[in-house]
Amino acid sequence: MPKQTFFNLPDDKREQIVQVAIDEFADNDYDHVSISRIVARAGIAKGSFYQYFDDKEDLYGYLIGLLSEAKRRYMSLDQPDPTHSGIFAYLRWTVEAGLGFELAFPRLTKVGLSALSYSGFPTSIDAQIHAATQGFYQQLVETGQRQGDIAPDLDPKLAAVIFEAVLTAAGHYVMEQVLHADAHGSAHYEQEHAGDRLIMEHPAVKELFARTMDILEHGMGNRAALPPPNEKQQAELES
Amino acid sequence: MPKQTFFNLPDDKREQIVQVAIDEFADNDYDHVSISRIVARAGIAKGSFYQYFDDKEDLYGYLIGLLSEAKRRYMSLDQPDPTHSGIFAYLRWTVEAGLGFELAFPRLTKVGLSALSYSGFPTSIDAQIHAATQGFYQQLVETGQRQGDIAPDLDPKLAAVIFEAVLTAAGHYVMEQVLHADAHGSAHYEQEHAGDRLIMEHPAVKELFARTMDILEHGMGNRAALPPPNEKQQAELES
DNA sequence: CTATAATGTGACTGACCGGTCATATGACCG
DNA sequence: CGGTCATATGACCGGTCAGTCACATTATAG
Repeated sequence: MPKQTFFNLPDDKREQIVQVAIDEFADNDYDHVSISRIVARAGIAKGSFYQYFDDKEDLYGYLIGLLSEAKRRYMSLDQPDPTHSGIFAYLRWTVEAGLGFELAFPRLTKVGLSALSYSGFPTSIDAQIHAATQGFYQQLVETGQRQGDIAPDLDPKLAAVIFEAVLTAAGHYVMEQVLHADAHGSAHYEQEHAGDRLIMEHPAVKELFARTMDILEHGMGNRAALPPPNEKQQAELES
Repeated sequence: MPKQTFFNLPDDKREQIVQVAIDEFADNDYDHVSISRIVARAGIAKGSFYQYFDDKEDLYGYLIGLLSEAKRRYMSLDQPDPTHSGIFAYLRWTVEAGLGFELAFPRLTKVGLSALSYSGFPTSIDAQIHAATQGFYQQLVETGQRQGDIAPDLDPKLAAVIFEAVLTAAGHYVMEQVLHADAHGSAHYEQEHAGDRLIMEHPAVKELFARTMDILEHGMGNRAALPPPNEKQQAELES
């Protein structure tokens, strides 16, 4: 936790420091983040930094806290019920919301990503996050199996791995496409991007996601509950 | 390229240096690889290192060369023809061979992986490898579409992204499982692991891969060429 | 105005880094 | 023996880093 001194700072100075720190952590992995650079860019003395934070890890933890709180708030809007709308619709919403957050807070998101890349940490924040994500998907798969959305004989762990891989990859793919048509402006901390979920309405993006969900649904879906090929056709094909 | 001096070294000393370097690059990303540590662990003087190599990048390039040559040789064995055996069988072979290599040379493989994680390089080796991998999968998808193995209306780029994501993730998943039942011994450079493709014969691994390929095949396969639900059933379902 | 507490400051410490260089060693040759 | 040449060595250089500390400045209170 930052020291009280930090929170006593005038708002603009405090926010300036946070913004500079976010930029630094977004552009460098943990070990390459330089406190010297941060204080230089923020226009404060090195000693002042250590009046505000215990050390580098303290600052980092604070930023991660900002990130997770912002994401928690963002993701809790309009959250649908997976048992009502079906597992794949819920999944689509989750990915869309995650992408929306990334578009609204790209720098803050990158702070979290560069955290994942390297970790000289207690029991590795990386592993914790990964385990949590896996748990989330696995639970989703099990729910889907109970509801008959997903093939019941599918190993939930494998399914979770595949879900995470595909959705993450598709998300990155979309972000890449979107960012190439972007002005590259450095986003401002806590700036409001209320309308940013709109890119999801772009036809190409919709199509892309629809196709991805389609692949997952046909690949993992409960074929017993879907129209099966009847015996006559099967016989014809085998002849 | 290492200097001639390096190749004039007695074999055991040279191999000792290579082994230490592989371990160092396997355990740290490029910027955290310490020449000081390498020379200490290899029992040579700092100055001697610079008699053998121009600089850190020279050593790294040499290791990458060893890796790619070893992998090229390993992957060129028993390579099946994608046009004969069908795209998905070919894909299964590719993943199996890649996994076999990783099991035979785990430390060397990690050298390549930590290369991917960070790169302060010319035009980023990372990006080059990624582009090459994507190209490989994309070409495979296009071939599959021409052969009727893959749905013709599927965007090959998206399909390539998904292939890479799923197969990489499934590979890591298997490696994780396998390594947990392993003695953790540090492998010796260029040691022969001729029988290592055998783990692919383990029933659980076979099942896992079969299921993964099944998901991809059903998700991306050419449904027009597969037994489609007939109109009667379709109508029944819609009622 | 003075006493006290809070905050700001940047030179400094000690550690590690990649890379250099003057010097030492030892093998081979005449 | 002397001369030459490849190789070995580790102290050293300039740099960056996280973190400290003695001191300066400012705010607050009596």
